[in-house]
Amino acid sequence: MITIKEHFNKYHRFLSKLPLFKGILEDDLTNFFRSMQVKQFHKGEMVTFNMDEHSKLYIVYEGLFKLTKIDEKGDEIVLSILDQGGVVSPMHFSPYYDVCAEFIKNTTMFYFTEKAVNDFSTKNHQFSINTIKFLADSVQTLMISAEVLQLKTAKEKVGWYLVHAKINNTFKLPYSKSLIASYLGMKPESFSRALTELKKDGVTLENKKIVLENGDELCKYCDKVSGSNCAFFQTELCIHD
Amino acid sequence: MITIKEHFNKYHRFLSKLPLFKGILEDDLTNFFRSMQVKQFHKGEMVTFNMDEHSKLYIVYEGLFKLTKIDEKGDEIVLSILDQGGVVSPMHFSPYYDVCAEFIKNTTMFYFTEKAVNDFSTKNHQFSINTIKFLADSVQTLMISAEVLQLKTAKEKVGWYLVHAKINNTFKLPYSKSLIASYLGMKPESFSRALTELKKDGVTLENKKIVLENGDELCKYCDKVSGSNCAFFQTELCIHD
DNA sequence: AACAATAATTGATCCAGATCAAGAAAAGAA
DNA sequence: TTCTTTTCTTGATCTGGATCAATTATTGTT
Repeated sequence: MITIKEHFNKYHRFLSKLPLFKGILEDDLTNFFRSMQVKQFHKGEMVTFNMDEHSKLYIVYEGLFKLTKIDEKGDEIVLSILDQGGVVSPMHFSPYYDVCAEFIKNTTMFYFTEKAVNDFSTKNHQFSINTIKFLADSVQTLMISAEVLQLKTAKEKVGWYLVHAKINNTFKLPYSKSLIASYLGMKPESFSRALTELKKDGVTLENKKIVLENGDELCKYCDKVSGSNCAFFQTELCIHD
Repeated sequence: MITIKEHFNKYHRFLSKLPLFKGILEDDLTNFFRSMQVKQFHKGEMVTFNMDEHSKLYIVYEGLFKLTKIDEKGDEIVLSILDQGGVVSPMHFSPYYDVCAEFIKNTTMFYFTEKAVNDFSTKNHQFSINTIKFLADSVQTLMISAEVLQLKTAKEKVGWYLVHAKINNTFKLPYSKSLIASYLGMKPESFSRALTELKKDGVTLENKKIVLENGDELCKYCDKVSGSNCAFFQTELCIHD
């Protein structure tokens, strides 16, 4: 039997490793984490993050879901895919803005109320800095997404995603193909066809593992920001100068 | 002859009215504004906001330009259109991320160095709050853009932009049609054709002024966030409940 | 007022990716 | 294992907006 305290310690260790809480004193964190609440969501569930009820800051402890916008026709765009460590902060949005969370796996989230977050921010400047960093990263990610979604062809989109996965997830596709396709703003059929195109260039998927003939086949799809995490960044093997 | 001091006072008055500096004591602002620097850009100029030189916070005093990303093929996406009061903060981005600023009019910008901004943020919590608000608004705007650009048809995009202009700019198109077209991710030809479609529904443009037959022709294109600034928001005349 | 230069419109054609449909493969469940 | 359900692939067809090309408006300049 695991006690509540043991649970709390486990959660605490998990949270304190997140970028949002980096560089903050143990004691300050412990205090803030006391206000933490837990919520479970089930696979298949769809929740609207509107302001009335969700003016909070959410952190994913485990699970998987996508943040989407759905229009009248039923078409959807995927704003982001969130799993362990992911952060959503509806508290920062307009009271009239809402997004839809579609849960792909059973998901456990921690949340803090707007008041608790703002109070902590007032008392702890490092937390304000981390919040600014988190939001700035979101801005940058959204700008890069806009670029990828609007400017790239189907093949380039998939190539871009694969090189991403190669660099950050060690050659493994983290999600199902259809989920990635929807994230890239394309249909599963087009994703599949793009993969056959890439196969001709020496890029194969073997059970979600990316297999390359020479090793540099995906480099041309790499953007500099995610590229900066690559082992070969700015060496003679890298396309980025 | 206008003295430097008079200039500074004029600039100071302008800056202190911006949301970014709301709720901050006069004295604190005066002190921070001392570190302000001014830079002019010319119509037609193109500048890459890369980190090496532009790790700063920029504020538009007057002029007009667009922030874009351009790919190898020469295709571009417009990330945002900036005029008086607009803020760009390359200092918050990754050192490997760069955007291109294309100046449409001669433009005067103020800027603060990353260090000055961070120091001010440390000393003044309200400025941190305002920075968080600014970035959160950027996130939300980008999410709404993503939705509009990916989900809407050409006609809907133009309708959405017009209803925007109707609510915020009192029935006036703020920029040229081609600029708006590129912001909406479409070609001027498609923009023009979308306008002819809208004309059939009673929406006419007379020298950049939006003229409506009944008055509610654009309501169906309205999103709730910009809709909340409409005079009829949540009355029986509004589609939003 | 006359003349660029730039912006906007209109028509004809094209194409990448969506849609529709059917089957194959993989993942879960019993 | 077998059966069911979901995911993925492949082929045929369709379509909205892009592209190309030619005028026509508008704006700014001398």
